[in-house]
Amino acid sequence: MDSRIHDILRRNQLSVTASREKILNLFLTNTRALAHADIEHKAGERFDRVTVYRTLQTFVEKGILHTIPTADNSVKYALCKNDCFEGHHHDNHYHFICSVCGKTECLEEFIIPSVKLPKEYLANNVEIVVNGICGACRKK
Amino acid sequence: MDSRIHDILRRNQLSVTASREKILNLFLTNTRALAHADIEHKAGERFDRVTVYRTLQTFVEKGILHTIPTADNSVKYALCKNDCFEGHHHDNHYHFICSVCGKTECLEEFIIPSVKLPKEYLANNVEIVVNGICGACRKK
DNA sequence: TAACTGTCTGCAACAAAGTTGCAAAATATA
DNA sequence: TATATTTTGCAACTTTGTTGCAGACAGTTA
Repeated sequence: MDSRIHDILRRNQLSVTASREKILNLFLTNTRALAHADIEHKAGERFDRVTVYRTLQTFVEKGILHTIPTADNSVKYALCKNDCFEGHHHDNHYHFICSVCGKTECLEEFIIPSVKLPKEYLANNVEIVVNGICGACRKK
Repeated sequence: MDSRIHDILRRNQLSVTASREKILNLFLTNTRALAHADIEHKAGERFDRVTVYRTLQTFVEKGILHTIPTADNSVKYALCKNDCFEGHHHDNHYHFICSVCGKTECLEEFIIPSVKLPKEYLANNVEIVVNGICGACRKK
C-alpha cells in the first residue's frame, strides 16, 4: 500500500489500521469525491457501516478530508490539500458537480471570489458548488 | 389567514387546503429559512410527516419555495421571489447561515459573482452558502 | 347546495441513513 | 512481549425519508 497513507495517518496521530488504510487509499486513487455509500459498497471491500461513519468523521476532524455540500443533500468527501490541519480547513476552492455523470470534483485551480455581505455581518466560510456539465460529458 | 396565501396557491393550480395554508403561512411570517423539522415540530401545530414532505416537495416544484443546501447536510427551505415559476428557479442570490443563532437567510440584495470553470465545462447553477456571524449576534 | 370528480391527507408499513454502548480485537508504546 | 490505549464490529436503536392506499376534502358543474 502507498507509503503516503501511513505518513498521513501518523502525522495526524492516528493509529494505522486496515480500514483506515483502505478508505484513505480510495481517496488517493480516485480524483473524484466520494459519498458514504460509495465507500461502503465499494466492490471487493466490505466495511462495517459504523466504521465508515467513524473513519470519515475522524478524517474530517483531522483535516484529512473535507465535505462538499450538494443540492440533493448528500454529503460527499474529498481529500484536503496538505495545508489543512486539525480543525482548520483552508479549502478556498470551489466544487463542481456534473449533472450527467455525477462526478464531483474540487476545482483547486480557482479561488473563491469575495462575496459582499450586509454591514456588521462577518463571513467565516464560503461554500460554492457549481452544477453543470463537465468537459467529458459535453463531448459525448 | 393572509389573503396572499390563497392567491399563491391558486396561481400555482394548487387546491387550497388547511395544511398548505398553514405551512405557507409559516414561511410568510418567518423571514428565516425553515427546515423540515422546524415545520413538523412547530408549536401549536401537528402536521403529518408525510404531508409535510409532500407539501414542501410540491412547493419547490411549483417554484414557491427553493432549497438551501447547508454544510451539515440538512436542507432548508425559503420563499422564492415572485419571478420564479414552475420548474424554473431564478434565485441568483446567495445564502447566509449564522453559526451563533442558526438563522438562515437569503441575501437577495447581492448577486452571485461569476465563477471561472475549466475549458469545455458548462455551468448550470451556482450555489453559494456563506457561514458566519450575523449583525445581531455580533452586537451581543 | 347536492352530486360528481379529481386531488390531497394521514395511516401503516417499509427502507435508508445515522447513532450509541460495549466487548473483543488490534495497535502503539515501553 | 506485556500493558495501556485505541479501534472495530455487532446489536439495538433513533431519525429521516418513501410508497401504497382508502377515506376525506376541495373545486366544479348543474
